[in-house]
Amino acid sequence: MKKAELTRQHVLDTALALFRKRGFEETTMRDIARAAGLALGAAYYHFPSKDALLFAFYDANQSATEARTRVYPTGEPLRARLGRLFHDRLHDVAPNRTLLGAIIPRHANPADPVSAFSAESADVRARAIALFDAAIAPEDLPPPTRALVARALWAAHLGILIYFADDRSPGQRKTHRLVDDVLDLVTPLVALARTPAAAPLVAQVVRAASRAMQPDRRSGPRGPRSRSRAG
Amino acid sequence: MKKAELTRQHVLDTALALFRKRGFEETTMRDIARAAGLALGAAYYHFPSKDALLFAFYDANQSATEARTRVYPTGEPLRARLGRLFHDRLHDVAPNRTLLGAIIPRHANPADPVSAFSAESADVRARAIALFDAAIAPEDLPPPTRALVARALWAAHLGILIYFADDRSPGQRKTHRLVDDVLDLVTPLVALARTPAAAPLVAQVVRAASRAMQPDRRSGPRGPRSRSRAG
DNA sequence: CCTAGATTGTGAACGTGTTCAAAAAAGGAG
DNA sequence: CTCCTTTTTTGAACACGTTCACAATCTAGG
Repeated sequence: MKKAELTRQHVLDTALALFRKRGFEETTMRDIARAAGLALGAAYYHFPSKDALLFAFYDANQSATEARTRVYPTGEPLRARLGRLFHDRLHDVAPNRTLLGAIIPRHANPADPVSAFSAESADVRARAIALFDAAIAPEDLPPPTRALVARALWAAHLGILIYFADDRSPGQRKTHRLVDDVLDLVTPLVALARTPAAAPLVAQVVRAASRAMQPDRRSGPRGPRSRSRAG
Repeated sequence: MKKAELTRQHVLDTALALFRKRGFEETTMRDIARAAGLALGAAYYHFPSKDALLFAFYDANQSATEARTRVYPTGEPLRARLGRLFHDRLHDVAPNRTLLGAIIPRHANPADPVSAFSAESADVRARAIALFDAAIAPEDLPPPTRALVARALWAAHLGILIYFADDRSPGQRKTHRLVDDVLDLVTPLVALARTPAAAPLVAQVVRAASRAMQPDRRSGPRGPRSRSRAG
């Protein structure tokens, strides 16, 4: 089992290097195998598909962002916490920014295994959401609201990444600016949302959102539960 | 020139029928050619790529939505106008809902010719935005705000379509419910945004948005303008 | 009708991601 | 070491989207 692990890592490193240099679509599985000093089939022995290489990168990159210790100093304001999180995330992604063009589009297709909404990426997604959840934890929101806000932040972060992928301004400063603009706009709303006057509106939002995120209802809710395949 | 037009339409019809029945990825260009009674190369004579077939559909579908007369009765409230527009759009798309899974993901990649952000689809996009612009026209917003709101609605509509594509609830009622929920939440904000108290906030939003949508600034803004390729 | 030129159609061939039967290498038990 | 099993590697082969040199068909002009 030692040999495989080593080769696997070597293939992945080779692939990512080529992806970064030439782009995802432009890099051939045959290129990767050749560059790694292997036959085509060997590459497929370690990675079931070209997408799997992309997914492995996605996963590793997520781990990198997680590696930053996400312990927020007590008293650090929400705006600062979110700012740090978003900007750091951009910096982590930056070296592989061109790869985003290959990954992002697939996020929109729930049937795609690479998608941000697919079952296959459920754990990576959960970990990503957890990062945002940690950032808002000190706010002590009621659990449903908190879960909702964390998801919303994660979704916003996906949008930011789409923008980032195509941002050709030097240093992608436009994206960083956008992050600051959005946070400056949204963060004050959190304080506002906690006033009693806003309570009904907040409730309305939470209700609508949880409705939308609920899985499809079965036609017959009564009767004994039977495990059936979700075709 | 008559023959070609006829064959072209025949190929397109055949292709769309197959796409609807079997899905986009699952349908082969060879399938299409065979079903249309042509050789493979002939299909490529009329459509430069498989994507071109998708794009032709995209365009035709947009025209279908436009065909509904978008003359809003005077006095019809904003909420009703938008509701009609969104729900009607969903109904127009519904017969080809499965095709969305093929189109939507590519919308996120600006480098993709099919993308909603690409130069190639600029006119279709402009026409789509115009639909939303017409719906908010009676509100008499200041032009920059109006343009922004129209674009925002269009973007929201893209998001709704993503949700729609994966909505397996009967009749996709979940998506229709989501549309209503979102409109119920957002429409009142428009009225709110027009109060003098909200003016600074609105200005802030408009400023941030136009910054984000501005094309990349050249490094040297001075000196004579020279047309240079945007590599 | 004929024929030159344009238009439209043909199908083999290319490069791609992926699969697979079989070969090679590695391990373990005797 | 030898034999057997498991792991790893190989490269030919498949179906796909796409290209292209060529063939068939159509259209004018004589």
